[in-house]
Parts: sequence; C-alpha cells; structure tokens
Amino acid sequence: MRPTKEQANQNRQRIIDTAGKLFREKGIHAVGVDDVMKGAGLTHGGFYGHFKSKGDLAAEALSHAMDESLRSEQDYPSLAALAETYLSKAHRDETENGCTVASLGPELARLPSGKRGVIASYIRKRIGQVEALQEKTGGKADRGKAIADLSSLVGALVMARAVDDEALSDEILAETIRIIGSNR
Amino acid sequence: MRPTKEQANQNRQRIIDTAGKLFREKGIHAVGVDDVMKGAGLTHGGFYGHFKSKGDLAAEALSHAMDESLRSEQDYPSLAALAETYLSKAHRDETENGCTVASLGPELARLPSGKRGVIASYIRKRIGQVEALQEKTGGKADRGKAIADLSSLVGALVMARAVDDEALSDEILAETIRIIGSNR
DNA sequence: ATTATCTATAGATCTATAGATAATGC
DNA sequence: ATTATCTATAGATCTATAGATAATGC
Repeated sequence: MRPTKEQANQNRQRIIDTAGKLFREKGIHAVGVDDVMKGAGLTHGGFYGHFKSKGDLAAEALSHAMDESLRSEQDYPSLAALAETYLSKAHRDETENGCTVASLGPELARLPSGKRGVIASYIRKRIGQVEALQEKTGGKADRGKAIADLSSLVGALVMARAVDDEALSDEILAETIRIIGSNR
Repeated sequence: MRPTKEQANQNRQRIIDTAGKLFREKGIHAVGVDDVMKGAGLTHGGFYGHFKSKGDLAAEALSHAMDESLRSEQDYPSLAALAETYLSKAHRDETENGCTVASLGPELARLPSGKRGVIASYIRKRIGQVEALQEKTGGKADRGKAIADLSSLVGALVMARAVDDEALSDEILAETIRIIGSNR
C-alpha cells in the first residue's frame, strides 16, 4: 500500500527523528537500521529507499537532533538559568532528548571527518549562546570564559551520567551549577 | 604449544592492556574480541579461556586503563600544570592512552550498572587530585570548584576531539587552560 | 594428567540488496 | 508508469562453543 508523497516525506522525517532519539539513548553502534525502522513503524527493508546508508542517516539524524535541542530552548535570563536547565536531573536522566555532544561525546569524534562539520557549527552556537548571556547580565562577553563554562556543562553532564552513585552524580550537577552561577 | 603459567598470565595481561587501548581509541562496540586477540598476538578462540565474556573483559580493561592513566602521571606543581597536560594537543590526538572518561564518556553510562563502580571511584580520585593541587597553591581546598574545574577538563577534551575544525579545537584547549590557570 | 592455545564452526545479528506488491500521480 | 513499502535473503561480522593439539607441571 503505497503512501502519498506527503506521507512518504513524513515517514522519512519520522525515521530521522526516531534515529536521533535512539542514537542519543543507546549510541550509534548499538542501534541497528532494523531498530530505527521498527521505532518509526516501518519494516527495515524500506530504509534504503530513504537513505543510501546507515552513516548517511546518522549525519542527518545528528544534525536534526542538534537543531532541535537548540531550537527547543527558551530564552534564558542568565547563564545560571541555562546551567540549571542543562544540569538538571531531568536532562541527566532523559538521554533520548537533550544535548547531542553530551549524549554521544567521543563517538562524534570517530565519525568520518566529512560528516563532522555540523558538530563544530553546533558548538560555535553554544559558545555564542553563553556569550550572549554574559552580556545580558555581567556586561561584556568573554569568549574564553564562555568556552570554559561550556566545557564545564558538557563535562559535568557526561560524568553525572557515567557515575553509578546517585549522591555523587547529584553533587556533580549541583556544585557545577553553583560555581557557574557564582560568576567566578 | 602450551606456554608456561607465567607466560599465560602475561598473555592475559596483554589482552587487558590491548583491550584498554583499542576500546579507548575506537569505542567498545566498534572493537571485536577478534581485534583484541589479534592485537595481543593470539587467536580469538583462546579468549574464552581467559574471560567469561567480552563484557567481563571490558570491566577489567577499563579498570586497568583508569589505574594506568592515574599512576602514570607525575606530581603536578599546580592545577594549571595539570590542565596543560590534560588539555595538551598530545592528549587530544593520542586517543588510545589517556583519560578513560574523556575517551569513552557516554558509553560508560550504558555499561551494566554492576560494572560501573570503578567509574565513580576514578572520578573521586580525580576530584581529590584537583583538591590537593588547590591546597598546594591557593590555600584551602574547595570541593565544588574542584568538581567544576574537573568538568571543564573533561568537557573541553571531549569537544576538542569532536570538532572537525583544528583552529576551534586548539582554541577550546587553550582557552580552557587559560581560564583554569587564572584561578577564577 | 592438566591446561593454554588453536582450528573450525555454530548461531545470532547487522548492513544492504533484489524482487514483488499495490496504491499514487501523471 | 512510477514509486514507497514489504518480504525474503545474501553476505559480512561478531560472540561464543567444541574438540584437537602439544607442551607444561605434578
């Protein structure tokens, strides 16, 4: 039963969206084309009508996921407010949405270099976001400090997720929020 | 040709060591038992005489890798000196050795929870290391700041490796070193 | 006799392709 | 007639096991 052109486009978009969530939750290697298609409510053979390969899907899915996680954010009143959201327990525990760099981290570095341009672009936007918040509250932007603060955010989330001990995990989140908020 | 008991133990240790390097370089999922055994100069069938499963090897290999990367470090004179080494281009570019949390990051969070105790222990030691350096130079230890600085180190290394643009990668390393060194 | 390793292979899984199907869109 | 999807499967790869081999260690 062939769908309309519009339905086919929606199917394609749903494949990208599902892949973005599954890859962030389980890692790219741990998710098969079969899993993605099942998640999108399709059979896995149909995949290759939409994408040339799993790698091509990965590039599109990550790009889409990064756009989404930037787009979905409110305008924060301050850097402290961004840190509170980024390092919330909700963001830590809900791995299928949220920051792609924190969810996939080193796996991004191992992607074929032709498909890694979106990562630099995403990180540049995050740096810009932090700089804009510096101007909003403190005064003038300090790009170096923005980079170091962004590093803290990413590193704290990665560690808080890796750790098996909830008290330590909570402490990593809370203390990093506190230090960033104190405008060191 | 059966090796001596001592040689067999050395073989086992070489399997662990090889796995620690390969896992950090390529990710656990991307490395097969076959690759590890080939790297150790053995045939892959012999693996199961040493380990019950790939997962068991992973736990031992990561524990060993973390011990090694802590043990191999000099005594740093200051936090700034630690940051310079941790965020050196050498550490960024040489992924097979070096910090396991930065090399595997989110993949650690997806390990079965029974095998994640070593991660918390490793991170606690890293926090302690930063606190000791604070006392050595500034005065009294500030655990919250130690956690935030450690987060910066991990996050900056992950981002510097993920990015496709060498200028941006270098900037992330250099600026994070500068901010941590400025003892904000 | 024991055992570390090797050869060979079973069984599962994963990417990708081929051909059939059936409804859309010219 | 075109094409999005489905069924079926080829081919590669990966974990794990079984049985053979040959030197060690009691």
